[in-house]
Amino acid sequence: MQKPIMAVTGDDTDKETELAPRHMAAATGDMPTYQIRAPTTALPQGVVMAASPGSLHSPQQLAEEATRKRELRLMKNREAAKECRRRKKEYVKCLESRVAVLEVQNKKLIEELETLKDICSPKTD
DNA sequence: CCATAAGAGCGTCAACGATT
DNA sequence: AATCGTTGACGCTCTTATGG
Repeated sequence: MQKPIMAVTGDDTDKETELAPRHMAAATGDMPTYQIRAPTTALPQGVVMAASPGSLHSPQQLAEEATRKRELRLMKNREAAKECRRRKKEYVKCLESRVAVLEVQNKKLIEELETLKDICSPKTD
């Protein structure tokens, strides 16, 4: 199959949401899913719904219907893949910022511990 | 410059779980 | 059982960084 040549369109849109991967959750055990329902699944412009299957008869019509179904499915999957990748990037970003916060927190706790040790340790001279 | 390695994004396929 | 949405994997193109 010939792959279409496509233009790269750096169209990253940033939205802040809390998310975790659905399948990855199995690996990590305790993370919530990052799956979020898209509010609508509106079809892009130019997509026309087919006539009801009952009205198709000839092999020609059946072939056209099959082609149309395949193209529709490819188009939907294309959009789904984009959305999936967007969510995954968002999820990774969330994790990274959480790591940053926890590292700061950890550092503070270590410092506090050292301070308390100094206070509590018996003086030797 | 030019070659090329690395990284990012994309489209497609396949597999899976959920829904009808 | 059929259909649908989601996502990992793969192969591809394009961009960017880097060494000669």
